[in-house]
Amino acid sequence: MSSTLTDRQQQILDFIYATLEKQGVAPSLREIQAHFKLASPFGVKRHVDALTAKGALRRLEGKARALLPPLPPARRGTLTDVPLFGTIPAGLPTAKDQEPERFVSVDTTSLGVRPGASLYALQVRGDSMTGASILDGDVVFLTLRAPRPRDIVAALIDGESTLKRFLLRNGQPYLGAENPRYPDLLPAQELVIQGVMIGLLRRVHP
Amino acid sequence: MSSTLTDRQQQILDFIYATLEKQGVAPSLREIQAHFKLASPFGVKRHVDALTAKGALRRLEGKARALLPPLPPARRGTLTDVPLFGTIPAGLPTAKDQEPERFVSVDTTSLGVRPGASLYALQVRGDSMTGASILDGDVVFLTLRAPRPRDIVAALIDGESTLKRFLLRNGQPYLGAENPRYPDLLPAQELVIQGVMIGLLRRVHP
DNA sequence: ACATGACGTGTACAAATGAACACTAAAAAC
DNA sequence: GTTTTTAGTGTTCATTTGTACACGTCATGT
Repeated sequence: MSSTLTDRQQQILDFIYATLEKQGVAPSLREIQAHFKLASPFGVKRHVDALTAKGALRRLEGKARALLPPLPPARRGTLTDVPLFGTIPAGLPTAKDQEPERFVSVDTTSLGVRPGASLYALQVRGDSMTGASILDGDVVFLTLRAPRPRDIVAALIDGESTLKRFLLRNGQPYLGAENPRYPDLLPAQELVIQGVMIGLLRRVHP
Repeated sequence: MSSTLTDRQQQILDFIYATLEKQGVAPSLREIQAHFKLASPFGVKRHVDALTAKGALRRLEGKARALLPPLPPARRGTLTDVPLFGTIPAGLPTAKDQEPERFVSVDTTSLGVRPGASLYALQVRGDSMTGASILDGDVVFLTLRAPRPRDIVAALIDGESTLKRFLLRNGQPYLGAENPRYPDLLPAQELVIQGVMIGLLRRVHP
């Protein structure tokens, strides 16, 4: 099945992936031909045929630029660019006047959310949630839905969004920190819940 | 710039993304035409033109199937499928699998590694690393390189891989747990370091 | 020497695909 | 009511793109 690729086949495979990466679309056979300064498209076709025969490439026959990685795309996730906000001064984070610092790309299925879900990310500052194993510098993913008890939520407090745990006591919702050095028991009715945490991404020192 | 899309334009945009998702290649104008049971490809072209004019779609003109999301691909990351090997006992050793259970898709740039790096993932079981804010159920990403002091590493102990912190004392490497209830001070020379932790992905209850 | 396979050339053809024009119809905006 | 926008039809043309065949070169192994 997947025998070894020849040098030329590897070069062509690399070029296909490089083009896919760079411009988002696979190259046509003639574009490959031009890149390798060949005089005929037929040689390219034979290489591409060899690559598909060896399982190094997948192809939708007859269709233009239909060169794909051999993994069926159903197994891959959906890469979405999640806007990362440092702090959210006011309003809902989806408002257009908020400029995200940058974007974090994550796979939605790995996070367990459907691709269409409204997602955003916050970078954690401080140590108020170390009790929940959320460290300074971690990136937390949040979505907009109603909080359930014991959810970790981002709430707007004094113009800054802070991570708290959403709790119920005698039917009254309140927010609690996960660090004993921080005050507890904030009445949740007066606060704007900006999102519910659904995931976390930590990047250890590179 | 990005004015509102009409219903029809939204339908066509959805179909383009659905096709991209499903078969990995964008549809041709005539495939869109066939899906919406139109009689002419020209109507489709005008919709696509409108979408690009409104910034909802990007296009490489003249090229076949060159419909892309409006974000330039340079800003997007590289989605790689990281093999997830069963569970890693962070604490008491349990059973270990050879075959990867499944794959986790992550963006390598978000993790701060180059796309070619050899990556694998393990799911944490147990609570021996709660001191490092690594919880039961977390997915840790590891790469193959020499460990530096204070790196968190996966080590092979009694045929099981376990998460420990790599430390130096008097020039002697040893491994320590991050939970006082677990034993410390394992001589690292006799152990095989299987990988160095470079990231963590946590998925909170959906 | 001979066969075999990887690699390339030149030309030709056909299918896939994008682009264009003139015209019509319905809904929305004015 | 009139104009504008949106949506669609039928047809035609040019370009892009995939596929095919016949032939040549070179290295490699038997």
